[in-house]
This record gives sequence, structure tokens and C-alpha cells, in this order.
Amino acid sequence: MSFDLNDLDEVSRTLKLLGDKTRLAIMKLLDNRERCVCELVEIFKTSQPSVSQHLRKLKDAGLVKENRKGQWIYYSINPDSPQRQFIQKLIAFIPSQAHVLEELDKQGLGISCE
Amino acid sequence: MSFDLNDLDEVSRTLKLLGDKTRLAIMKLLDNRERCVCELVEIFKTSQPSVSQHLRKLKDAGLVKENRKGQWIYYSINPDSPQRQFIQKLIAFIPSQAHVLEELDKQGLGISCE
DNA sequence: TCATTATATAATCATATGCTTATATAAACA
DNA sequence: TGTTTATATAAGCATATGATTATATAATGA
Repeated sequence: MSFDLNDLDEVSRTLKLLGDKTRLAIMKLLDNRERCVCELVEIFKTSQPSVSQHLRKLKDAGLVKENRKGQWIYYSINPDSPQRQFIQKLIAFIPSQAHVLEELDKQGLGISCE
Repeated sequence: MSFDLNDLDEVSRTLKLLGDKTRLAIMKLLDNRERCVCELVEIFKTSQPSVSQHLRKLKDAGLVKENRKGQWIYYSINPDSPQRQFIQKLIAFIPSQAHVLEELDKQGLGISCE
């Protein structure tokens, strides 16, 4: 599981991956706790396939991992990622997404896939 | 000159900008000292327009500034960029580009636009 | 002024990207 | 087993991106 982060290619690839607003927000949201796909779909008000595809890219890069619980699949930050420290520093520069969730509540949408 | 870095949009835009291998390497190279366009062209072994266009994007984002000296235009990190601290942290994760220059020397190309 | 050198800009093009719609898979449950 | 719910994958499409080629601008020097 060795991996050299000190590599220009690798860093630029990671930046490119997180250079997408949705993916960056997903990482920030997962920073707190795991979330199931349906939560993310509601938060971003986009299609389910769109969220799935973003998650796929994050998973392929090893940044997140999935955990199925019955029908639901929960995603979380992959603690074993060699890039984790780097990712954490990036995330630290993003404001909390709390307000996003608050706004959802105001709109009475709530978040429940159950 | 106020600017809120604590903004998801802004962070993702910056990451996207540096999510390009050439632009990221340019920023790393400029971290040491200013460089003229011709130096960068030689280093990256790409076309002059290509380098110019990358520099244009970095300049438009306020990350670098230019300084004409006769025929030559030298680019350097813009110290007044509100994103500077963020950029510095990103750059810190990239290995020195010293070896790139060393290889150029070996190939006898040297670097001189004069 | 004309030629040369350095750089920027414009136009074109091939590829990458992200979204949408449709469909497949997988679990839960009647 | 059949239906519903959650998620993934595939296909198609519009837009973004980065490179190349050609041309424009600007400074230098004969």
C-alpha cells in the first residue's frame, strides 16, 4: 500500500478531482461523518446518477470507501488513503457545509431515505 | 482587495486551475523565483502559445503577476493574492522541480532566451 | 525603417467532462 | 415470486479544456 504523494502527477490528479464543486463539497460533508447516497442527492439537488458518478471517481481514487447497510450504501472518507493528510488540509480551507443542511431544513425537505 | 477564501466555489475554482500538471509545475517553479516565458517553454518542452495560455489563466486568477523587462516578460507569484497562503500549502506538497532543470542541463539544452 | 526576437491572441480541433435518460443490479418486503 | 426502493452503470450529448497553427503586438537593434 505504498504510494509517493511527492509526485507532481499525483498531486495534480488529486487537485483536478477535487476541482469540481460537487466532489469537493462531498468530501467536506463526509469529513464529519458517513452519508448515504440519497442524502447527498437531496443536498445537491441533482440526479442520483450524477452523485453516483462523482462518488465513483472519488472511490476509484481511493479517497472514499463505501459501506452497504441493507439497501443503503454509506460513503465515508477512506482513512487508509495515502493522500489523507493532503486531503485534510484541502478540506480545512472550505467552510463548513452546515448552512447547506440548514437551508434544506428550512425548505422542509428534511433528509430521509427510509 | 477583499476576498473571501472561505468559499466553496472559490476553493474549487482554484483547485481546478491547479489541477493541471503544467500549471501546477509553473506555480512550483515560480515559488523559487521569477521566470521568463521562454524558460518555461524550454522546461516543459511544449509550444510557446501553450505556456502563454496557461500563464494567462494563472494571471486572470490573480495567482501570478508579470513584469516586462525589455523583450522578456517575467512571471512570478503574486504576493498580494488573497489565495496566497492556500497556494503555498498546495505547493508545499509538490516535490522540488530541481530534477527537471537538471535533466535539461544534461541534454545540453541550457536555458537562455537572450 | 526593416528584420528579429519574445510574447500574446485567435481560430481550429480532438479529447475530456459532467449531466441526463434509460436500464441494470441488489436488497427489502408483501 | 413480484414489487418497491436504493444504487450503479451505460449511452448520448452539450460544453469545457488544452494543444496546435497562424497571426498580431511589442521591443530591440541594424
